[in-house]
Amino acid sequence: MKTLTKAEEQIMHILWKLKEAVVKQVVDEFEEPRPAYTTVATVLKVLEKKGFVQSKKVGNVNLFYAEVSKQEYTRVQFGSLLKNYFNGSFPKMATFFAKENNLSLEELEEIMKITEEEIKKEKEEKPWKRY
Amino acid sequence: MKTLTKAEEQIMHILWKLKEAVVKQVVDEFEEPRPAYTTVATVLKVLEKKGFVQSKKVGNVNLFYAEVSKQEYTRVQFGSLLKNYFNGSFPKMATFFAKENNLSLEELEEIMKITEEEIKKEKEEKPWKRY
DNA sequence: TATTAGCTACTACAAATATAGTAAGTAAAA
DNA sequence: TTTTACTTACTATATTTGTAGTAGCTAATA
Repeated sequence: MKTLTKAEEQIMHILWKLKEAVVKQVVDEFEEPRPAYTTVATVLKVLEKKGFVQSKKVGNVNLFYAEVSKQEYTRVQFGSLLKNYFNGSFPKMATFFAKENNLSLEELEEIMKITEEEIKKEKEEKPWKRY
Repeated sequence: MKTLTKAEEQIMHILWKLKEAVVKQVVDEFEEPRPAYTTVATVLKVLEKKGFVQSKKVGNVNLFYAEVSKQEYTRVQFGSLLKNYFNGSFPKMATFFAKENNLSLEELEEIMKITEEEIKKEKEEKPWKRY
């Protein structure tokens, strides 16, 4: 999968959030100063060519929606960060996080408890899946 | 801090690994097909202008070394991934990792034990620091 | 010492990215 | 029904990125 440029990524985040949107809606999600309508339209076109979004004509407008899910793209990003900066080791990443935030072992365990909760929660929602 | 482009990042990884290097050494770290010597030299110049590397003249050659540490840059990258893809929540990230790798809770705990080991190891090396 | 190998500085240029304008169509509002 | 508001398709342009050539210097070597 190709990777997103800055401008493209911003727009993908908006699309992921809105699920589907016409150009104007995307523009409106930007903070001032907003990019020009046509700028957004152009980037969406590019994203479509790259296969990151799809569009369908609804009346006379194009409705855009993400073709590559946030999940999928997260996987790529996460994977390359893990590989390039932590030797592919999650423990190294967790350690880094702990150091960054100046966490004690106890605090880290606390964080892990929260993680377990998250997983259990997911489990209740999708009990068929193995986490 | 500005962010690195692909080509720049590759070279930074090499510099971080070598600690310091002349252009040729950097070129030699590449797999075939290697980029041209001058390509690497140019990118190093750009990196210098951007403040990511420094160089000192040794004899008639320029010796380059990273000005921004891998640590520092990792912080930026990690931070933005966490923020943009996991709502700034490390537990969410850990959960994602667990799901990605189809880990059970027990396996995740195993990972966390390894993490604790990592931290203890660091602690022995730098006992004055609080993790 | 004439040649060769390696280095730096400077320049060049194609491709990708970021940004937006214009023309022309549709549809709603005044 | 004229005007206004949107929309799309196409085109344009500045900037950044990726890649490398050339000229000229220095040092090793034949």
